[in-house]
Amino acid sequence: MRVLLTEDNQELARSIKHYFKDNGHAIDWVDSAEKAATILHHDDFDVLILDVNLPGKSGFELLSTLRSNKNALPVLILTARADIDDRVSALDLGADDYLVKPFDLRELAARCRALVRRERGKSDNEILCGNLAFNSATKIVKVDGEVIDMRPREVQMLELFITHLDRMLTKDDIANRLYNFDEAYTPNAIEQTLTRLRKHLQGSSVLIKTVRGMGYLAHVDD
Amino acid sequence: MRVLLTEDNQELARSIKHYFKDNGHAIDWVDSAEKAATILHHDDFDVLILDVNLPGKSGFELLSTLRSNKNALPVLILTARADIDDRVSALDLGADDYLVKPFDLRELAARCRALVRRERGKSDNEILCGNLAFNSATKIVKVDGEVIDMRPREVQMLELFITHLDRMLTKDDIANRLYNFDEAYTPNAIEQTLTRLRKHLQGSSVLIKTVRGMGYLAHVDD
DNA sequence: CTGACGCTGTCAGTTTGTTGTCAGGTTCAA
DNA sequence: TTGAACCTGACAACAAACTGACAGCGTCAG
Repeated sequence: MRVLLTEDNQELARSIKHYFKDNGHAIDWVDSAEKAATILHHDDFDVLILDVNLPGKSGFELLSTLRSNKNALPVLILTARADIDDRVSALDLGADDYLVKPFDLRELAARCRALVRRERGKSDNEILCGNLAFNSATKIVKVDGEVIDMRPREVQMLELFITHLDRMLTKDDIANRLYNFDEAYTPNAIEQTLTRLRKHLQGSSVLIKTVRGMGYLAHVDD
Repeated sequence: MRVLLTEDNQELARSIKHYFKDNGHAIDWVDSAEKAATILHHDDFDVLILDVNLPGKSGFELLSTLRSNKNALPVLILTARADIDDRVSALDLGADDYLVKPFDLRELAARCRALVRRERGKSDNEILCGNLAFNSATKIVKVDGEVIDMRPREVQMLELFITHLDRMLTKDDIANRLYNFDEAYTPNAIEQTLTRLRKHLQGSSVLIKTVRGMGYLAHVDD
């Protein structure tokens, strides 16, 4: 795990640094948002631990710059206040986690590990179909980077199609994946879900074709 | 992903079931090897999660029965012991993966996904006739790699011809294959379907010749 | 507990697509 | 040349699929 710590309190910074090093992680420390921004430019980290109250630019400012540059680096915010306001703005700005001082070093490390794990899972689980991205872990669907809001049923169906591109799926195939055998359904339920799914897929490069009398077939069409 | 879970520990089973459902998979649960065997007879699953210690027949017994019946269903074994012996026997009996309790649900799901992904690469029931490829599982027809869009009737007829290359087929042979005996048809229906099929086969190396007064004959002509 | 809301399946009416029939043309063998 | 067998364009019937409206159910906040 490679960590960048941005913290102006020397004492706190030193103990965090020690703790992470002792636990076999690589940790670099800077004491301002500006320095952090510079280092992030030419180095890759797994996670950024970011204090809010910094001399000069605040942690929030750095975070919002990162996110507007589409930088998806996991960020864990440290703050002295347990303010709801702070928490909300942190998460709104795209922080991945949040810790209030004082905290236990073990907890900080655990949360970092969780973020890294989550992040790794993400990249593993992202399936790309033209301009559509589907994350099988988070179930988030994006078209041209825009999140598409879908119902669970629609997502299930989309996942099935995406993992079976260019393969015929009969209604029965679909039903078997969407329903357990103790659940009743009519063919129409599938059609209805499909209608809703197709509506959401307008503008994406995933196309679900009907093969009348046989089933459905999804393919990517750039 | 369609999963069959065989696990006699109710609590564990319930949490696995929930986790998979929440993640958009269809999961069915049975609590004995016998029940699992029955269900596997008339239903298709993508993966079987199988506990070793079960009341009655053990998971190992079920696994070995499956494999001796040439059932290639991906199987993931769950066991309480980290014994080398257990591990070896599981893999020897044809398990595809192995997980020691207690485990993280996310890991279980990830391993199942991996198994399913691996399995999908395999299935290849493709029949090649010159530049024409027919997949008997998906019923997809390709000529020079291009998918040819056909109606079910035409596909049925093509399949019949392809599996009887260079063999005479009378109209009756064809009719018997395309229609159930309670369905009426006129010879002309077959001719019509044949016309449509031939249109689709233009450019392919499969040729259906008419043998006047007798029937039809398909052959590959490169 | 209650009301509001959101998800998802059902219903019903409409649209769309497939496939057999018909009718007229073409081919072929005697 | 003739007639039977075959081919094929047009059409219609029927079934499959689509979709808007609605209702049941579960969930959540107050």
